[in-house]
Amino acid sequence: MAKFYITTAIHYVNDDPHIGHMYENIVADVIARHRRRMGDDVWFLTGADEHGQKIERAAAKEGILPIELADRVVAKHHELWRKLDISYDDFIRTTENRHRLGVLELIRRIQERNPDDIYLGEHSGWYCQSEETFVPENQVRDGKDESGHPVEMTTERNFFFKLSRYTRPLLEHYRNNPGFIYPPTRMNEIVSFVEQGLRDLSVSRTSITWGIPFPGHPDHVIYVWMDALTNYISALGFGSGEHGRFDHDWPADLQLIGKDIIRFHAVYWPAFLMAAGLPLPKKIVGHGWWLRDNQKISKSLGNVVRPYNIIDEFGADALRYFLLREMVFGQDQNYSDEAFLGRYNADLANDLGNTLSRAIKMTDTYFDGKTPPTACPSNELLRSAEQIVPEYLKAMDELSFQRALDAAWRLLVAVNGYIVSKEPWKKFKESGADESLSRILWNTLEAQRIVWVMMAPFMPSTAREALSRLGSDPDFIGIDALKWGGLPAGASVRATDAIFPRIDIEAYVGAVRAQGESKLEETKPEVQVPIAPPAPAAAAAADAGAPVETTQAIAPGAAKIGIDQFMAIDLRVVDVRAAERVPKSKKLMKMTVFTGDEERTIVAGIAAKYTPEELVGRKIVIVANLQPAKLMGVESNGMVLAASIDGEPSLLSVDASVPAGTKVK
RNA sequence: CGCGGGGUGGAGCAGUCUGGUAGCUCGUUGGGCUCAUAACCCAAAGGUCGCAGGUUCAAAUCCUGUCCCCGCAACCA
Repeated sequence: MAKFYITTAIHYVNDDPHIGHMYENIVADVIARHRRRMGDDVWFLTGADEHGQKIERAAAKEGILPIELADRVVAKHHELWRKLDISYDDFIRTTENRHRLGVLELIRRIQERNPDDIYLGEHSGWYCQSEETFVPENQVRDGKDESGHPVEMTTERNFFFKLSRYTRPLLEHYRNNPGFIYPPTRMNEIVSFVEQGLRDLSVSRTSITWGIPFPGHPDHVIYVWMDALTNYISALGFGSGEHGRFDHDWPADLQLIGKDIIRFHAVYWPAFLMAAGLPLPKKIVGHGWWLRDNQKISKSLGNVVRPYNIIDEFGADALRYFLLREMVFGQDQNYSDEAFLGRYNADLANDLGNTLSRAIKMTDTYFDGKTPPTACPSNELLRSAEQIVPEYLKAMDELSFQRALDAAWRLLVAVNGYIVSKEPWKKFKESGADESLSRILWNTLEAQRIVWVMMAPFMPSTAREALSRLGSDPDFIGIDALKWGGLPAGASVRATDAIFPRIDIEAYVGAVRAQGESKLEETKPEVQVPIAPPAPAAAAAADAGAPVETTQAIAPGAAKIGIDQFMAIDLRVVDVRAAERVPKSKKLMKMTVFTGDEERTIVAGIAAKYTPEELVGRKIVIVANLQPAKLMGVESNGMVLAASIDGEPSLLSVDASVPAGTKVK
């Protein structure tokens, strides 16, 4: 029995899990379940990343301890994974003692084996706060790193890891192990990144306290990535005394992560392991991101059906199926409720569910609720199955879930075609439940049994239910179960309600939309859903909010302000004297306005709607006493007032006769 | 020259690595069937695979150039 150790990224706990987290754990679960039933000795690890500045801040904002925040979010993770039927064997939290011991042991081994690899140094450089990492000079442009995060020149005295020393060994490893990083495009990315040469990595921080203290230097906290990555071995008991699991399971066979954190897993992590003299994981797999439905689609649906609702209303298996069927593994994919509902009806209700119903109903009627007595050793469905199952298995091995499911569906389509061509209902009328009819029905049941065995990793609980309805043992889902002939004769089938009832999409959407009106706030779409760790910018953006979003009705219970508070806002009519777009920006317009006694510059996010020509000469209303702010390097002194419809601004204006500088109230 | 993804019948996508008469799902139209969840089966219409060059006996696929779209990031003060 081959061991198979699979891990997901540990999810950052500064927010509730989203569809991206769900996808990652579902993929890992499908792989784990598949390997298990193929006979592997699987160990499946997931967990939570609880250290770091972002969590420290998020907790501080709520006025609670970081661990309290983590506890709360981790509880939600557990609940979600249970709901989604994620069959993890262990859940690691970076705040656990076993993890701390693992991290310390990793460092100890590096220090023991390569004493020069960790050294105390002073480092000045461009530090990117959102990535919590220093950025090489050649990647900094206009105060931003390659992915556009702001960087600042920072000097820190801290510990360094001699990553530079591992440039060659890493490149060599990539060369010798072409399957190390998957998919191949990611491998190319990483190779070209490492080929530029690696810089030493700062692995401690003095600016943070929420983390694991550096051994011998309690004023330093271990760098979050060195901390976090170690979870994959600390969870196996590495460093905490019980090495049995570690010796058995390490190196990992598959480490599943989002494409955004490939670098940490394919460069830093192997380098740490090399330095400590530990074996490297066999495969790092980076999956794509789920993106939110674009506005067009979400509007047509009222924008309210959320994955959480989906799970509650249609079950985890439907979502599991959808996520794996819809995404080409490795690529980004757009999530939309419309697509979900469409696929649910077309694939699950019409094909999978309905085919099951018709076959079982006939069996129930013609053969008295028992699987037919006569099996059939040679027929067209058998030939289909024997061709399709190997394709399915190959696709599963290649992580091409879309193709694997497609293969299973081809067998299902063959079953429907077979039923129509054999017309069992006609045969029954003509000659009753004879041997010929027995063979026909047995074939349709047997082919479906195989389909459901193929579905087992994807839809574990529904597959059990379906198999038992078919008269098969629900636990019979291993490699042998994929062979033709496994259906027992004379076993009881269960003709009962639809396994995937068809959704009346229009009615559903209507209902959801009606209900949605009252809780728009809760169902506000996320803009984008990267796998952990989420960019802190998202949180910041949420704070800022959109100040003039007024398309919702004003809440009746909204807090009232006093007249003095209102009067504190200095609203003025101004002339727009000049306007130009801020270069390279999408929405920003830089305007020079005349307030009656001076000209000042105002930057506003209205360039998507207005051209400079339309603006010059207009009279508009501004908040004149707003604190200046810099937007893309341009200082703005004030804010223009505009009504906003779905983010599209419509400027407030006054009659041309009103002189500039007139106060508005 | 910020990073990344993509342009394939009405819609959404696969196929591109490993060139060889263009495929899937949904939708549309016509027919069939009645066991089944208004489902299932068959057939048809519909694409010069963004554009232009090049390589080749042969290009959606390889090479070069070019246009466009989207996501991320920086900007809705």
